[in-house]
Amino acid sequence: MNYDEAKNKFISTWGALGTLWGINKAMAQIHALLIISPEPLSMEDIMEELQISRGNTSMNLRQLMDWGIVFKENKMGERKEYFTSEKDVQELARQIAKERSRRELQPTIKILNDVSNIKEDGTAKTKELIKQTKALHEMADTLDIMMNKVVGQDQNWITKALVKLIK
Amino acid sequence: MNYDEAKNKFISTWGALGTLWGINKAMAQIHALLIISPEPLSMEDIMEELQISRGNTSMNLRQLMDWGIVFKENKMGERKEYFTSEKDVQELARQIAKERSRRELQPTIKILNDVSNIKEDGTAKTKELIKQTKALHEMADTLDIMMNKVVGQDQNWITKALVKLIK
DNA sequence: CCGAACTTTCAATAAAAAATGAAAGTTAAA
DNA sequence: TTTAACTTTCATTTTTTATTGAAAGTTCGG
Repeated sequence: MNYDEAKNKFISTWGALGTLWGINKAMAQIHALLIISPEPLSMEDIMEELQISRGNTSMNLRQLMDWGIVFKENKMGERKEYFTSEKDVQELARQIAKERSRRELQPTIKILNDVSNIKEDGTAKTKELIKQTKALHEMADTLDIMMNKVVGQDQNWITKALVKLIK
Repeated sequence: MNYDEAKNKFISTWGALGTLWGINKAMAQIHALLIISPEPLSMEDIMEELQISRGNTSMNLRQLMDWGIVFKENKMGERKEYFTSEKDVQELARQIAKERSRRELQPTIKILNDVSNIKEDGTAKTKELIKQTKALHEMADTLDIMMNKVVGQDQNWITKALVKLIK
């Protein structure tokens, strides 16, 4: 496998994985491209490399910036904007975990809490609803803590220690 | 909030969350319905409750069974099939983690490994590709181990201890 | 076997999501 | 200012994904 084959394989794999996890392909591929690019890339560069339109590129770059994993850069004397990815994989994971927690997990936890606090009326179905939403609430809480605290702890020593321990 | 409101809120929240994580809405909602149902439900029950077609119900039930989190049950003397969800939330998490690892993470790890082993040719772009895919490989490995071993360890004592430790 | 009760499949359709590209918007140098 | 270089927006189109429902398949009691 030569460089170009490897690059394309990486980009398309990343795109496919993203899709499975609810991230659109273009967004995942732009990110893949930036993370392996030693130099910041312009919008033109990205459009050409991935064969996608200007609008698509612009919107997905914005989303990646909203996620806090891609940044604008300016080259001196140039009007054009350039983009880079967060290059530290630990930090990348930390940021993604943080955002998914904030956007998805925390709102869900709130609702699970509301639902699990309805008035017990003695029926089996109400009992089951309360019991299961309580259990899910607890699980989501644990997950939330792990995502926010464990991933990307400084140098990620906890994870490393843990993995060693249980491997 | 009364029982029906709470139930509907739970089901629609679960469906929406599923969608964000690449799971189709019907599948997530069927699962939500089953996990709070004290009794096994028939296909008719599910179709009616969620207002979805027979085919849709059938296909998504199959997928849930493939994931190992929904089971067929027979009531004695009845021809019809009934369905239940895994009710233990720990076990549910364990099973989902195991499947996502098997289906998505492990294939990705393999590809990251292939890509990161291309021949170093001294160029900056090749260096960066190798460096970053190696880092992602390592991260994915860690994640894979955590998903397979930590989540759902018996009684999940490691998670509990860990959460206590870092909370 | 037969037929009724039930489930699965799959071509067709509908719905949702992503992508396009041209017009509108922005910015900064002259 | 003006204008050229560049970016963003968004109505429209395309693509992808999910859903339907009827026909085909299966299973079991008699």
